[in-house]
Amino acid sequence: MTAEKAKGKAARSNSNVTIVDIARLAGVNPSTVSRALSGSSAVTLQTRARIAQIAKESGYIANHNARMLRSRKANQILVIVPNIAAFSHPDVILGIEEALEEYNIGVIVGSTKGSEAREIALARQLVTGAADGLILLNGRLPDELGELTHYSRRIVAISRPVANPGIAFVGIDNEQAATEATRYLLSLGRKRIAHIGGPEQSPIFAARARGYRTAMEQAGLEDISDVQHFSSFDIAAGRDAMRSILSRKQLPDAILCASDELAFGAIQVARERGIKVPEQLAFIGFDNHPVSEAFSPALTTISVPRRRLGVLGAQTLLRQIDADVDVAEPQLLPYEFLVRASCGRNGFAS
Amino acid sequence: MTAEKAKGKAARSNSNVTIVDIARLAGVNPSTVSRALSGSSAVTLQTRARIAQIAKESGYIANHNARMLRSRKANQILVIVPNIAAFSHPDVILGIEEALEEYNIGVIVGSTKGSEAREIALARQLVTGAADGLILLNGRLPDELGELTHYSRRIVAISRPVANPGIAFVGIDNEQAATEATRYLLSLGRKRIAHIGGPEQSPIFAARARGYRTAMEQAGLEDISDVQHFSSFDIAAGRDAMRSILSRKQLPDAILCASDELAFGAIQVARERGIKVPEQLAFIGFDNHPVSEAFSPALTTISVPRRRLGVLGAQTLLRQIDADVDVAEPQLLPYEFLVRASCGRNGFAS
DNA sequence: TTGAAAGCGTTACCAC
DNA sequence: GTGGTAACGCTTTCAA
Repeated sequence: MTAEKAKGKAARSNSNVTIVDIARLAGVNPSTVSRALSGSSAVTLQTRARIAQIAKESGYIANHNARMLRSRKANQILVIVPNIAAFSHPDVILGIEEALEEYNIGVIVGSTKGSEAREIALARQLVTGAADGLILLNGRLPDELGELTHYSRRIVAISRPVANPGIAFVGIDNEQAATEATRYLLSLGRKRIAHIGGPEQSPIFAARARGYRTAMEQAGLEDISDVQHFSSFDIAAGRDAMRSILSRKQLPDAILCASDELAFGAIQVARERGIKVPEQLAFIGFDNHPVSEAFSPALTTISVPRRRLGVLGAQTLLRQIDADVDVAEPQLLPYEFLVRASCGRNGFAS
Repeated sequence: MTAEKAKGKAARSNSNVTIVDIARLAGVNPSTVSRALSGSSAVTLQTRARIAQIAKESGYIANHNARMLRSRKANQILVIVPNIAAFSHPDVILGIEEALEEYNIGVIVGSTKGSEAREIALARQLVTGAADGLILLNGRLPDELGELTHYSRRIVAISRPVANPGIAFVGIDNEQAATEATRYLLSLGRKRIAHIGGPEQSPIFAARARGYRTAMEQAGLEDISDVQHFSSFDIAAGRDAMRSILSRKQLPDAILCASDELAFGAIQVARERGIKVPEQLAFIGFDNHPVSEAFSPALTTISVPRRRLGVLGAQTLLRQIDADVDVAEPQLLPYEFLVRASCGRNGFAS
């Protein structure tokens, strides 16, 4: 009987020594062990030390699942990204991890890859209690959660806002940034400025396009402007966009790209066709891709404080959960405009 | 009393409707509901349908934690990456997710960022039962797990092997790839070939350096070869390496870089100094970075089947867990050598 | 085919 | 301060 039980115990997969074992070893009640291990001041310092000692020696590791079940919190938050392979998200995630580390809250990452099924599966993690909160980098609240309004405080959107009201948001002012970049091109004397945009359903790319248009209109140049929207914003889309632009009668003398990757692809094609960058055609990108400085020509771009967005987003989430309040106002962090070689020098037009 | 209880229930955070509620609604026992929901054929098709219906209507969602606690499996595997911001890991993760999706196994990702504490915290997820298995992309078995040999079947290393014996491995033959790349440069008539290596403690970079040396020695060119090892393998390290190379009396006529990023940095500096790439100096990178094709000049490189590595790694892990066997032999997938402009054309020396 | 009951390992509540 | 006990929501025997 005893042998069988021992065998059964050994055969079980995970951490074998439980709080009950510790209790037996220490000659106290399991609840005391629980309290001691969680550092409750209701337990003598002495007993606490003794129990900690025993726990350590016996290699005790708390069972996450049991703890989660009983205490109704997972100590984990879930980050939903559209595509983990996009270079920009990992930096944000790093920031999130950084902010949550000190609270001993783990971060789990799930990418939707555009699949709605996957989105729902991930969203359930919040509902089932596998995660205490949700950080959305995909600009979309999973339908599953749209109705469960009492979850709104457990959700924060970073970079891309979601349409639903009441969801906290942390990002940058994309419209303003695009306006500033366009104005910079204008200040260099460029007049025929095109815009290669990203997917226009995306609020982020819509804002960048808006910013561009604003600057052009204010300069009285709305006629020459040219906005393109692609279903993607990667290098291949940049190549396509450039080919399309090159097929027209009159070329632009500058292009504001909605992402650095779009710019990479566009510049590649332009150079292949013998166009001099930046002399004939200036470029500005968006996002400060790691390669943008090493690229030839080094790419002028807007640097988004991704890491800091992650930190602030995580902090906002914690604040909402702990204090059970809404952070209604969108929080916008400053971006940085990085001037590099791809725009040429001042005085182009003179 | 009843009111208080109801209030308590409402106040509880997560999914409110439980298996017991469904049971009550359906007029059956909770165990029947459990069986029905898991599709057990021991339940009448009729009852099963009815229960499914009720569950759906009431918005029932199974509590992950309770299920995990009882059934002793998490239906989740953990992927440990050194740095989620490195471009290469996400592709592998995508492959892993892809392979596990059909089994309804979730993927959680944790990055160690070189911190041992973080590594241990992540490793515990396996021990506490929060994860059923571990996929290591960091080339290192957390110390925590080194002694727990009975966990070895729940661990698979991808890309970078771990030193510990008995851990399954999936990767490519880096040594062979480096040899092939070097031979290609030799075939173009290049003779003074340098190597910019990554951190030499890393088996992956050590293998690439070895492959380079082998090719050089076999060509009788060991004297002119030049291996450098940096603590990193990013763009900044590439710049540093190139500056160091440029400070010497005699320049190489080709450089094999241990990563595309190293190549990006090195090429940038070389071009800034007026060196013609590839005419004077040819380059080969490693990993087929997304930007490598758009880079100027387009970078010759070795393409690693990252996604497929992820798929195979995940499948291997499942096989080990389900069949409880070891997959002892390292599994090597074929890489692809992509010739682009950065090496120039055949006949350089003639 | 279904019901009853016993746990999984932990924490929370109520006594003492 | 500590012990006892119930409960978290589910799965899984064992009976019926």
